[in-house]
Amino acid sequence: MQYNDIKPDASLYPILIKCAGKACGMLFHSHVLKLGYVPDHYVRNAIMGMYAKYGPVHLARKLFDEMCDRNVADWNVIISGYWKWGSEEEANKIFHMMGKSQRNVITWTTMVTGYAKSRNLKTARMYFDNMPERSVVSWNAMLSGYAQSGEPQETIRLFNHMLNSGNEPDQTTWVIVISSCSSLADDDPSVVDSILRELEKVNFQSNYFVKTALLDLQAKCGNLEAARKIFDQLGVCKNSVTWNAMISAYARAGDFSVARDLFNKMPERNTVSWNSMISGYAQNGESLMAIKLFKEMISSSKDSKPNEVTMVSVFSACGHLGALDLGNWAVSTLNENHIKLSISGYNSLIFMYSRCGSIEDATIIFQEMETRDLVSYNTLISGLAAHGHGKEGIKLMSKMKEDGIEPDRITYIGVLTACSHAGLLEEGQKVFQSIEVPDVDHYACMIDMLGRAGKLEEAMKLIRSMPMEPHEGIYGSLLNAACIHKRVELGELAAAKLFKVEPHNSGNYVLLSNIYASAGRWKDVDKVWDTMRKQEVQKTTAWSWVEHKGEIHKFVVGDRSHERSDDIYKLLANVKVKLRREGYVVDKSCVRRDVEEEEKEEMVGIHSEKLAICFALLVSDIGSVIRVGKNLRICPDCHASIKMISKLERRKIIVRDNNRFHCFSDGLCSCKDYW
DNA sequence: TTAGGGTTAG
Repeated sequence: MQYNDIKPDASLYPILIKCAGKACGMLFHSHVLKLGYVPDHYVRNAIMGMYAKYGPVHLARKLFDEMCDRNVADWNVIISGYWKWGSEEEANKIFHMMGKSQRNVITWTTMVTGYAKSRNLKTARMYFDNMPERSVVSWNAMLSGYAQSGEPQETIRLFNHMLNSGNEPDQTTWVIVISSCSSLADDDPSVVDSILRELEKVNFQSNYFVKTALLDLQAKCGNLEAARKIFDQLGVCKNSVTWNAMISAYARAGDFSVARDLFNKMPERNTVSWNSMISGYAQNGESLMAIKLFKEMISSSKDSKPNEVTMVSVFSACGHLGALDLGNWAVSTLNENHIKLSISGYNSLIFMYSRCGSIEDATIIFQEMETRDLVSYNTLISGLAAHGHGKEGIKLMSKMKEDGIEPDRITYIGVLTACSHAGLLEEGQKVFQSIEVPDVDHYACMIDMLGRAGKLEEAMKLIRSMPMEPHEGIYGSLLNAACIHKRVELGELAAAKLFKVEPHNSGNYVLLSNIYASAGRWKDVDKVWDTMRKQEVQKTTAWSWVEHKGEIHKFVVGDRSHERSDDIYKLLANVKVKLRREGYVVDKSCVRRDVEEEEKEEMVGIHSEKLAICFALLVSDIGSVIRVGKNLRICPDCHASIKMISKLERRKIIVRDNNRFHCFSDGLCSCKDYW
């Protein structure tokens, strides 16, 4: 017998077509046409399924239209095909062409899945509720719809309904439910407990999907050990998702040595692995490490391309550093990699630009966005606040209301801060009165605002009228105000409260000591420093930095490790001579009152920010803008703002450090007594 | 024969 004489049985083709890809599927189609197998129900359905899955869907429809004896599977395949190729209208038409009695549970589930995947949850739920009968797949389709649309509460509610109506969840159900619980772990730990109890009740064989979801849930509830136990028990049955879940758990918790170890060991890293590490660094204040790893990712990893999630972490890190050159470089990397941004991506850009001192660029990004959310408004309002643009902050809040977005507590904190920094007391008070239920942070903003304006009695009155217990933010603002306005008794009151709640915060001791120093009460200054020593309060080792040509140069107090250290110290000496000649009074340091400035610096070392500024002066060209420091605030003493910088025509440097923001031109700060 | 499936990064 010749090979050509063998005629495969028609029943083979549905299996062959199902297993084949598109190209082979089309070849089998031509076979069955030649062999005359098309009238066979199963063969026909398989070919239709192939075109519905791989396209073009109109060929599936052609076969469908040519049928004169369609069964329910044929209808279901064509509906599913239309959903797959995004034709909701056609899917809907076919569904309604079917007779009511023709539809089965699969037909209904296909409609539920289609609507759920296109995020039309209302319609999905309508179909789900109208189903004559439901299978576990129908429940999963609806549950997954809620979960994927970020509605974990609704997912859990439906899941409880599922259990109460006597339906048995399968492994898929558990994966959906457990992962929804993970996103509720912070807000509602009781839900997590009840779901875990429910899972224990059923004698259930979990597969590795369920186990990975459980691992993630335990990690997000803060049970790293429990998560690690699941990870270890999975042995070789781990995939990259399991590894990533474990790495991100350690990275989120700031345990970088273990996270990095797993990251290095994992068999195959992907974009999520890199993102887990980078976002872990970025969220735990390790901005430089985040950027370093990002550079490694783009230079070494061919398979793991950065995506929007990567960029959100990188922009955030650049923002926290205030490193505009790095930020601009990150934006160019974004463009080179053709990464499209969603609203949250744009929001992170607004954050980055405003934290890097460029509120203009932040505003441009905001204006260019097609759609904005609450976070977009809040980020720009906070940026405007930090830059002292009070009126613009208030205006933007009005605009968001016009756009149908209601302000939340963060919006009000932003606007109140904006008013406070811009000295808009009256406007700020109006905003405060408009808040329905102000919380303790809103009160803190008001205390700050009144305090800066010198209305300390009013501030005290407001504290006494508060419906809740004042927290450290309230007394911190009061202490700050007492320091600005040299009010010893109020400073003592605020400091006493703060020493109780945060006895190891060195900043409070320093402020109180400064208040005493400004009143010439040197004995009290010494007392404060004694208390600090007795309480073993460590002054936080601050470091300052300068971003120059994409490199970060770090300095700590008395630093002599920098390669240009000699030049820096020489320049510092020259600046001081220059300042003295111009009659500036130097340093208000309270270390000791009976020694000269040079001696004090000998004792404690030159402040890190002075070293950073001198380095910036050394390397900057005329007209360049160099950014130094870590916190973007308006200098409380000189109220320097970005606007002043644009007025300076010669060498311009913006300096941010120790919560201050100073403008320098040829070595002179607009805040006279800085040096 | 036809439906889903699903875990990790912001």
